[in-house]
Amino acid sequence: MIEYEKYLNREQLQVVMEEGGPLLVIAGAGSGKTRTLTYRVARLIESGVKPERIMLATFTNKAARSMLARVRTLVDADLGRLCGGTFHHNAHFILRHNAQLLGYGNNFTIMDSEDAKQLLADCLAEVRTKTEGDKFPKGNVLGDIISLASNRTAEIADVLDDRYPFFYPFLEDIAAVAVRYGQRKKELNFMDFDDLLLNLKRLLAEFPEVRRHYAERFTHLLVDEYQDTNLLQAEIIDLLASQHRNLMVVGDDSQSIYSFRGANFANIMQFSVRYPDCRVFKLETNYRSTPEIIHFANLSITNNERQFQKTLVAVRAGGIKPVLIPARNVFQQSSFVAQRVRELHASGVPLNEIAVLYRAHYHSMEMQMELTRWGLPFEIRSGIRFFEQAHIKDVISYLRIIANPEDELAWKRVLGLYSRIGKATADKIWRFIAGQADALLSATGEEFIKCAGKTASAGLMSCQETLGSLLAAGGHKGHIPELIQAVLDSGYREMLRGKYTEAVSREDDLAQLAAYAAKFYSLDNFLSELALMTSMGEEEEQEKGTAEEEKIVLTSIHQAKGLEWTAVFLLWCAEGMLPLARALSEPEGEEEERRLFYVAVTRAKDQLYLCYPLTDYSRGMGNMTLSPSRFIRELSPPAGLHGDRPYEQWVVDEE
DNA sequence: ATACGATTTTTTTTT
DNA sequence: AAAATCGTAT
Repeated sequence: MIEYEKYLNREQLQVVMEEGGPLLVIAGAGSGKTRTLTYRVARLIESGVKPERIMLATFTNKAARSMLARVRTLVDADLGRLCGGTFHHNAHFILRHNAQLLGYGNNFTIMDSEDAKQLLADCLAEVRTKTEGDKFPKGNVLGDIISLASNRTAEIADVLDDRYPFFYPFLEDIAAVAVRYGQRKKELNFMDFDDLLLNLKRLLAEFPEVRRHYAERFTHLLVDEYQDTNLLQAEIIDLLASQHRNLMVVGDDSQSIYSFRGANFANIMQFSVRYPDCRVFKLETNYRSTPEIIHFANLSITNNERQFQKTLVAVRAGGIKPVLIPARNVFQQSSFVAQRVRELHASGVPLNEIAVLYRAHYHSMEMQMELTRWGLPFEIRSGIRFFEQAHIKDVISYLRIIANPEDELAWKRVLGLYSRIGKATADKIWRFIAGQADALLSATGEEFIKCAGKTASAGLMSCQETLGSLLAAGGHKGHIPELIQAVLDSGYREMLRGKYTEAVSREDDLAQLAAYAAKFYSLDNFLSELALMTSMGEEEEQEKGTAEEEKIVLTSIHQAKGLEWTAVFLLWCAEGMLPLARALSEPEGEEEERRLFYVAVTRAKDQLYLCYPLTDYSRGMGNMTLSPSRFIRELSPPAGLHGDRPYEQWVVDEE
């Protein structure tokens, strides 16, 4: 038996021990939210609930992995059938068994955002043949609009009205593209991220026997980061919980930072309206940060109107106040950070206990250069995801063809790699392939070489060669690392070297991919999981963490959620950058930006440095003067009162 | 008509 | 830094 009293405080213990029914837990930053959830899962299992009857929905794969790993250390049970993962992951799991009910094949392919953007662009070209007004939304914006409509279960017109009023005149065409996009996906047997949720909801809503089956199966549902769920996700959870009503949602309204993805603040604010019999708990004891940092954070968030009343209480001993550092320019900002990092390191703070946070990826450029110059090792956790890099997607596309020769998108990507084959030619070749009975077999024949005229034939020959060596390596049933090796050996390596200056590091990536892929049972299994993964599995990260030296972490604030470091540097705390100018134009934009600031601040355990450059040079605007972020200015006491500011200010020396 | 290189523009955040 | 657009050569 676990000695719960020993490891949990009173607030946490109550949540862990509470019987079923709807439960809402408002858990402040650093209040042991993850700990509480893990112990509750362990408690449920200990009191006889079978793991397969529990669903744990988390926001990231990493959160799910780490929670389940911790549960495993607490109870001795096989968690293999516990349904734990992101909403998308869990939806994927259920849809694999039921997709044919909705008119999909069970072997549907999941598109990542890159694939989706590509297909959307094709649809756009179909709908708008003549390019009149050039104000029409482009690929990713168009995708955002359509995606937002799905996630909010709203019409495109509503989304345009609310967020993109300037695109309203194009409503008809946008809707037409959306329809065409939907058709194409269906034809191709593809689902994008939104379809996973959308289709799961349809499945549960329209097929009572399916709903009954799953609602019966999951006697206990636990949802993490509830403040970041969207309407669609909330509806899915409600459907799944409809039978047993043992639903526990955990979240912190002050950390809701995903409204751009349709996250609906109202879900958590109105949970007690949807479930009038729910019991509400608050975790307000913060174990992470010094009282100075907590005071600063509390003070900041009170500027938001819409929130649950709560005040974090710090239990740690006092430390130093957060520090504001105005720097002359970007370069001084980054050299200050590097300098301070070195001092901290010298005084015994390990590098992996130091993080540099920022609002947008491109804010980290100068910092990366500076750290490189100082020889300080760092790791970037923002930017393009591993599996979305061009070279990874190229190789994956070959594998996709082998696994499913009807995969139009994969074919077109692969064909486009060869010289003298562009969009038009690839289209022609695809029509040839699609017309054949056996797509893969046809690609081995002579007709394949000739199907697009003379100019393309050299490229097609080497394509044929690569596909041939893939088949020789076992094809569909082959060992995945060998397949990847076969792609590299039959010409792709040369292609890489010709295309990129850093080809060697890209080859390393592919070697890493091969090592990772070795862990999967089958090619199909590997490929269908791929789109939902952002980084490699935890083992990989573990190995990295121990085998290599300690590293400073550079990350966007969004990705820092849930993590903590001894010292945190927050860059670009200036108007227009931390409340990001673009974000302020969104409805409720300022409050969301302030929550983002709150998340960043509460990542720090002991030391918090808020930096901003006084001047910035940008190509469009020339030299600009920046003022400190409103989130800092609003914390200053009225004029004349000094000494009571929740932060101190440093002046940086000239070099 | 197509492919490809040069030029210009544009960067929020993520499953 | 990457993508979209433009212009030129095939």
